[in-house]
Amino acid sequence: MKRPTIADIARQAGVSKGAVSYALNGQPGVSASTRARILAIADEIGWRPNSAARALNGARANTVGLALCRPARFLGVEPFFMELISGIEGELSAQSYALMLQVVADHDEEMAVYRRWWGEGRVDGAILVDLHSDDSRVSEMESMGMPVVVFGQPSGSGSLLPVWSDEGTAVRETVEYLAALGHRRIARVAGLPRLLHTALRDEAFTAVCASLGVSEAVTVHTDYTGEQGARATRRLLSSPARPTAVVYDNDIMAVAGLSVAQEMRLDVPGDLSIVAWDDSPLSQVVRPPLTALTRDIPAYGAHGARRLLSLIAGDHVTAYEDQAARLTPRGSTAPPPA
Amino acid sequence: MKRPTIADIARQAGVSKGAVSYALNGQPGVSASTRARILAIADEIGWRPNSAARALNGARANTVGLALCRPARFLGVEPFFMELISGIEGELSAQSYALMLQVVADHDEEMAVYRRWWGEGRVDGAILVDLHSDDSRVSEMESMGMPVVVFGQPSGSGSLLPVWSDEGTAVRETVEYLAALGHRRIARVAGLPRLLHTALRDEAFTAVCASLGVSEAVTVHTDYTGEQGARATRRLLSSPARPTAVVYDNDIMAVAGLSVAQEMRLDVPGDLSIVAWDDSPLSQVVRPPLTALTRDIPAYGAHGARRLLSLIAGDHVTAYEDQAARLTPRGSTAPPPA
DNA sequence: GACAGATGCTGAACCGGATAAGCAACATGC
DNA sequence: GCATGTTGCTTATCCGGTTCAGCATCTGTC
Repeated sequence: MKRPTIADIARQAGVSKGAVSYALNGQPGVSASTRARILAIADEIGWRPNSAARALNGARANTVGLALCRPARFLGVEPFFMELISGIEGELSAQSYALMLQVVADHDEEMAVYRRWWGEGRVDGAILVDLHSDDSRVSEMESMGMPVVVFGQPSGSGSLLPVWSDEGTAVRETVEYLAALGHRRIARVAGLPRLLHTALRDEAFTAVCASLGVSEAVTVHTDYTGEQGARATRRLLSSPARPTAVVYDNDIMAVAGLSVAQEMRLDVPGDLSIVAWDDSPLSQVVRPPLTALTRDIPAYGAHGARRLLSLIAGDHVTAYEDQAARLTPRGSTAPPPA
Repeated sequence: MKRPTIADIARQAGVSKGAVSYALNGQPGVSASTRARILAIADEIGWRPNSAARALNGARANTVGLALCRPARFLGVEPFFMELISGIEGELSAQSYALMLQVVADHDEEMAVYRRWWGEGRVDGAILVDLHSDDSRVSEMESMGMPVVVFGQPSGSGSLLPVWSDEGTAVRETVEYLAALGHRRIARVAGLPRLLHTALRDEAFTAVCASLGVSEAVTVHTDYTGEQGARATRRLLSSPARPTAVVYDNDIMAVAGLSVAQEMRLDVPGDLSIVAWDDSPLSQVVRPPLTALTRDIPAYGAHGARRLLSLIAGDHVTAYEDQAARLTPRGSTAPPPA
């Protein structure tokens, strides 16, 4: 009851293992009739190539690795990651690549996992996400010599291949829209400050607000949870000159902020405008539906995966800049109260 | 610049490949001093076992497979899956197992993926989720002879190892609570009717309502999206004898339902009580916070993973029934209007 | 001092494929 | 008719580990 091997096929077909190998791989060296006979036998006995034996001959592992450094409780909350993974996956499986996934606790563990996978020949490449400012992982990955695609800004990705979208453009579009509505006191409930994209958004936000005459532009940092989003909102709305618009770095915080506003008897959008960053279905099921920064995350993931596969194939690959997030106005934004 | 192999270590240590293998695997057959010398050299040159070479000798692949049959847009919405995967992952990586993930379009593709993984020796076992009533995958998996854990009711898992929790208990606790509050018209906005656990909940709901004198117990089926949850709620609340309480099969629909109620100027919980099934952070950030059926999903996943690893190890493994979901009352439930 | 048994190592086979080299049988060119 | 090339196959080796049989060498026993 063992798995059939090419030796079994060879015996049945009355030829050598070598001939079987040629036949099964579409290589020249066997006649058409022999090839057909071998293929028929292989099909009949349900032969599959043993991936370990293939890999031993220097072939690819046909697998890419993704070590996610996120605690379980944050993972489930953010649709972003599932959408990204699902996009990556779609592209990978189209090219018969599998995804090896591991959830890790910190960057050290993440690097240990990649080092092991690469050292053991389990993966042909890897995907890096959530770049920090001054991220030590980049140089470590560079020294490993493994093909890597980074979902993050080129400024932080060193010699690794970046796949990113421009945060500045999205920030600008949002602030310009709010300023045009008349808002002059805008707050931002941002994510973790050590994340590179947070820093970039922070910077862009401050700059754009200054250039547009938005007199008060506050940024509050959180850990992306609804809880901290609610607390930040409560504090912002309790200040003497409270903001008339708040931009949130993800949608769960935006929903939490919306609830806080309602709890404080503020009308959204009459008294307060709200913008959510990632546009998941969540933004659309609350009342009012949230104005959000929309992106095609699965497509973003697919682009990154395609780049990685080219990199693994040894092609010359260029960095990829995805479309910036675009503002989708819904019911949560309006001119500020008179 | 090749990877170091045990042959390299053997050469440097002046011993044979066999001795090196014994030393590195903690097997008897080498002296303590030789073992130490070999380990030191291995460490120094950064040797890692080539997983393909190991696998070729009949060793395990140290990987389990999970093919998820869900469209991308549903995947991101439900925190359930990310939490489950994260729990599975935690247990797997604790035992140095990796998770091979693939998102597929339908059951046929799912089976093809498992067949390939198993045939190629890439995985040692698999995880089946989202059982349908009369699910053809079960018998297919049985015939493959691969170790499989099913997250789903024993009634549907055939000879595969089930890991499940009792839906009936959770339904009963919920309905009893609502009935005790005085509700006599209760609706359920359920998930896909072809899913086994939906059918079980449906059945339990009808039975419990009948036994408790809940005169009107309606069940509406949806596809789990907020959109359909909202539509179902709108229809329910527009009926002449509208329900005074609605139980939703997931939290995104519950949030959508809450918004619809507010949109229709109904007070929650004054006019309408709402219960959400899966308790993600989302339930707690909306106003009022949602009464929800709470479970430790990551722990559930971890239990399943542990069972699968035992199964792979050839141990005698018994089915596992997890704790039923427990009702966590919050602000969205109250007695019905007088 | 002869023999049994444990210890520590070597050499070789093996896992399941890929692949280079070798070799008949036959076709082609001049 | 002989060199030359092509086709279709076999044989042997390799990948990087594991594992088993074999063989000195040392230790202990009576």
